[in-house]
Amino acid sequence: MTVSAVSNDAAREKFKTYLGTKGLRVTNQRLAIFEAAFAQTEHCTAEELLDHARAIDDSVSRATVYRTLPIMVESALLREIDIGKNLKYYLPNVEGGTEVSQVICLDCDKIFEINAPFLEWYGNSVASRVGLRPVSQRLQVSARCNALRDTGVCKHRPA
Amino acid sequence: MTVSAVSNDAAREKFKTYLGTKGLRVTNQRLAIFEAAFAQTEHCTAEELLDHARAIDDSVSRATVYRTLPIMVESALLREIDIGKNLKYYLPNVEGGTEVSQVICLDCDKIFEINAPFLEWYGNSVASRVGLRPVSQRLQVSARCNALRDTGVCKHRPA
DNA sequence: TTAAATGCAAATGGTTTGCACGTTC
DNA sequence: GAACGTGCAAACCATTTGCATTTAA
Repeated sequence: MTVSAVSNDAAREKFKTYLGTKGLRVTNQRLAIFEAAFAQTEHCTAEELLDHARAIDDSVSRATVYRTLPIMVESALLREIDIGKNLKYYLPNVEGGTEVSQVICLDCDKIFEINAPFLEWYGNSVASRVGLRPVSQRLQVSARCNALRDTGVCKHRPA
Repeated sequence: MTVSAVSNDAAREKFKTYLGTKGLRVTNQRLAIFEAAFAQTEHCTAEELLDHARAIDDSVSRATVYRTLPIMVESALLREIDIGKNLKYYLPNVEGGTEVSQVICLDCDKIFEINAPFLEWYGNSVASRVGLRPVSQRLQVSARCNALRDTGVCKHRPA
């Protein structure tokens, strides 16, 4: 608890600094969205962040969420994850965000983050072969739950 | 030319057989969509396939394209590629479709297909660690064009 | 014959945008 | 008080769907 609070403080300062640097303003709405995002432990959607941000400051609108999330992604505070559904997921970007892969459970929609330190190397190696320089890479495995198949129950799936 | 014609013939038979197996009908529209898809050399969208299919049979509708593409994907005739834009790309599935990665040029939107034989192994290794069994995997590198940066021109990008 | 397929147009749903009003420096 | 930010509602846009009609088997 204390640790994450400290870490959030640092991130909040980073956010404010980033806004200042870009000539953007520190508003209550942006701070509420920040708090909502950094209170999450799971990947969450813009809509979920809207709900949580409104619990903090009920003046936050959907539009402002959608306008603020890209800023937080650009500042490397959040990572944006697209798993090929018609929506995007967000999560606090703790470290080495480009060297992570996702395992996506098709049964319960849970997203597991997995270290994949070779990703950066792979991107460089493969992009240079076609005359490009890598900007980002993603590695995602879609999978099904063994427990659900065998026992009919998955601890990640709501009953 | 002859080779690809032969190969398309085989694919077309496979398509018809698949339809028959599933109790689905072989219609002119579905065949036109098949021809359109297998005439492509690049990744293309549903809308582009609609245009090309209409050039073959002008009775093909958008709805039928969107209904037919999933069938062709399920029958492993086409691969569906989602690069995190709000649309999907399709291309004929020649072989080993699950062991391929994409390098996506952010400057010209060209998609390069790259062999990545370790992908299947990686999926198994990582999914089993969280109690899942892999269904599919994707590895994508987004990159920028060196030629465009250095010379202002990219052979893939229309002038 | 009859279940399946089609075209059309309307609906969907996450995201974006135009605009008038607020807020900030 | 000029510029930036905001909420609202409408717009967007790839895709999906309901329904009346057509068609393959």
